[in-house]
Amino acid sequence: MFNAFSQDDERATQRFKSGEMEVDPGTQLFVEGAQAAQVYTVLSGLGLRYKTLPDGRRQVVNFVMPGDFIGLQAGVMGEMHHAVESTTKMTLCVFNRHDLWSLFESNPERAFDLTFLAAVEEHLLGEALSRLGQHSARTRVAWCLHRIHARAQATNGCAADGSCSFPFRQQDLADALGLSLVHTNKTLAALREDGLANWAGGRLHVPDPAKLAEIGMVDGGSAARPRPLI
Amino acid sequence: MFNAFSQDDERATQRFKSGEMEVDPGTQLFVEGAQAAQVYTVLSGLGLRYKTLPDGRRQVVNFVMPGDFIGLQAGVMGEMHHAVESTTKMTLCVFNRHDLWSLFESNPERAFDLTFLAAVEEHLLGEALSRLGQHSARTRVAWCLHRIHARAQATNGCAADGSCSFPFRQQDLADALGLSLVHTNKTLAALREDGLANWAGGRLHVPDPAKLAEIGMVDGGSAARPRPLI
DNA sequence: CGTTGTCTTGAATTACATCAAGAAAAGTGG
DNA sequence: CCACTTTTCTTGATGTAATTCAAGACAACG
Repeated sequence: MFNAFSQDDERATQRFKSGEMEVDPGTQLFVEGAQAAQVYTVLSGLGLRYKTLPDGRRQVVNFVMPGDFIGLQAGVMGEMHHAVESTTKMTLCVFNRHDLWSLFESNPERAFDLTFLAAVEEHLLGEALSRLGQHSARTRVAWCLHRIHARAQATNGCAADGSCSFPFRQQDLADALGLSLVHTNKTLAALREDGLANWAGGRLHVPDPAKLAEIGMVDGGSAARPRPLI
Repeated sequence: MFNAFSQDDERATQRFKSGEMEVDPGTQLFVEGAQAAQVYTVLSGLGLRYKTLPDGRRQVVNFVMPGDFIGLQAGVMGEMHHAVESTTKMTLCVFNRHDLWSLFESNPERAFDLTFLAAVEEHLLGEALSRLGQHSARTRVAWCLHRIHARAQATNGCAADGSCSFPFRQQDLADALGLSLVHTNKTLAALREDGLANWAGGRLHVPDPAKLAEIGMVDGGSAARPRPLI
């Protein structure tokens, strides 16, 4: 699902890259409101992007997956407006925030890709906003599980039986969808009962993705589209 | 509230600019899912960015104000994932989508600014997502009105009495906040009753912005920060 | 002066949150 | 390997914020 990577791209990225990093589960990669000297591309592992609200509640903005570029806000604005935390062990490609600017000067193609990724992110957030604003719990949960599954499939993250890894807690999903834990749990139970999606033990089974897409009101246009890799 | 505009910036933008355009209220500037040959910077007037859902509902993603750059998705991805419509008469600075790429090649500073704007947009959407996901109707409405007012103030859009223009319908606000029209109306009435915000006849009065910010749980960090102008 | 769009208000309904408590898992230390 | 604690998941009962339904009041407009 990623754009082809030419030799030039490869060389430019290598020059820009400052190293690799492996982090344990539960590591804070970015702290809300803090400066950050590095930005990353996720090579493997999963994580969460979230905002903490003044009253202590939490909004999960997105699930972080391999191929995602994280820290763009820190990169261009200097400061992050959401936190990023690893859920599993993660491998990251490390870049220096400072070098971002030289990337724009020396490699317009890669700079364009970065902007492209920002636009993709904006699109995903707009989609999420629509869900929270307009849809019922059942639709929201179905939509989110479908999205996770589709993304995993696009990156070969699915096992032979069509199941994929999704090692989060129900609380994380609840915080992503703006639902209470209890109601999320009951909705998941209902979807399982209906044979639409079975999420247990950190793995997500979707017997019939098309049927789940229908419940989740996923429009055809929002398929996981190819994107550049930085 | 905009970054200083050097002579070089000015020249580069002028070269990139393809013209100016004035549109009547109710004009569709971008159609959801369609290609677009032009992108714009708003010089004056107000509009709406929204997504239409398969079942006909509508999510207003943002209110479009002077200084906003619209069409970035079309610019880099080729296709818009939300619609943009003018609410008042608008004046727009027109750019050709095709020239965007040459901007990246020839003027990295402006390209960086574009990415900066994309990051700002992402930040705003994340904020909106948190509101829809975690807060009550009263808080949401207060937050939105506060944001509108703060933005107007930052761009000298406020009259001497501290009121600003906000020529939208209650339905638009309802669709932005994921609330029903009826409940939005009742919440507005309550805020008016409490002397926190008075929105009528297309104008918004906020006697005490600090008090409204408190109700809207606006954290200090999210003040309207300076941004580049393209 | 009817027609249409927006705003306003009251009453009935419901989807969801909150409260409460038990059942599995999953760590932790002896 | 087994008690013990802690975390996560599950289920039922109760409460409420917000939706939906319905209808009237304005205002703008041709």
